[in-house]
Amino acid sequence: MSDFTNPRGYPIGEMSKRTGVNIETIRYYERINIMPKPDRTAGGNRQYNHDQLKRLSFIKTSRELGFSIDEIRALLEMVDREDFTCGEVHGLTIGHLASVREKIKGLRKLEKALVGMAAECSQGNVPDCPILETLFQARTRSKPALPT
Amino acid sequence: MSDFTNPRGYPIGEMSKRTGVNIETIRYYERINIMPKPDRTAGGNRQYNHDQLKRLSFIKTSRELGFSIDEIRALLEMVDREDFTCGEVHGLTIGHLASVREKIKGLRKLEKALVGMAAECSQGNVPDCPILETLFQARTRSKPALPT
DNA sequence: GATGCGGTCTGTAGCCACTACAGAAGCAAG
DNA sequence: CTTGCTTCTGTAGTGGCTACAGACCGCATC
Repeated sequence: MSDFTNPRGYPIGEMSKRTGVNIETIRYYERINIMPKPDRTAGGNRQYNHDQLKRLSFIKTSRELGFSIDEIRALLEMVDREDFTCGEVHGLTIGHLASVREKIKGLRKLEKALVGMAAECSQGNVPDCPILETLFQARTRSKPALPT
Repeated sequence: MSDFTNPRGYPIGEMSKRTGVNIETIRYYERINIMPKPDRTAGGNRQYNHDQLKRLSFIKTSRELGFSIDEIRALLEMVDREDFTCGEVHGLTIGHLASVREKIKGLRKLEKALVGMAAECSQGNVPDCPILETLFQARTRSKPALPT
């Protein structure tokens, strides 16, 4: 196992190990054009350089932060054209933050509803369950049974 | 527009209006066997009965509570076989609650990270952005840049 | 009974962001 | 030269829908 601290190029597996991005996913990123087509060895295997490693890290970190591929594409385009401003990037981040907060809010409501349902349940072994009764509540005339 | 309070059967559009489930989705539920094949009119249009309306409401409510189709299938199978116990249902609910709480936890971490990044950003119009710097942080030797 | 119009039909393909193969070929060590 | 791991391309599948196309149904009106 060689060292790769100062390599001419990284094979795809090394990229995967270093970034934690699945090999198939790296190729997928190339297909959808957020990773560039790398050099190839004589035999046709991909060889990445350090910039590409950094780019992949960027994508991975952004994905972990929940940015969509399209948001990442937008960020990368700004970077690539070198004509972004910090304000633009901030805006994209704040927008994403808002959507994360929305998701949290929604999940909290779910949590509450589930807790409420579970609390009413005796957990007994009789086939008579308030949870199912709640779920079966007819939502006639399009009144939602749950707060949305 | 007729009343449908006491109908022989509901056409699919009426089911959709009453439950808030998209028509295409209702047909999809039939295809994946969580809704039964309903009666048909002479001409071949679907006609649902009241039980089926209740079942669809059940599915809709459960989906809104974040249950996966497979979890719903499990619930419905218990109901259909009439051999469930309240304890089983409770267990399924608690399991789902745990996964909702996991998701909330994860999103909170994201939220914090995003807030931290955004706070360091001057929002200026210079192309020199601490957010991008954070995202570009190389994650060499598979140390994750973010807590997982 | 013809017409019109909205509802419904089937079947297929697309969405997101991957993931999972199959079957062939590259590459490095011994 | 062989062995055994890595990588290659291409295609199909995942979940949970959604979006068509192009045809047919059903009901009201004239």
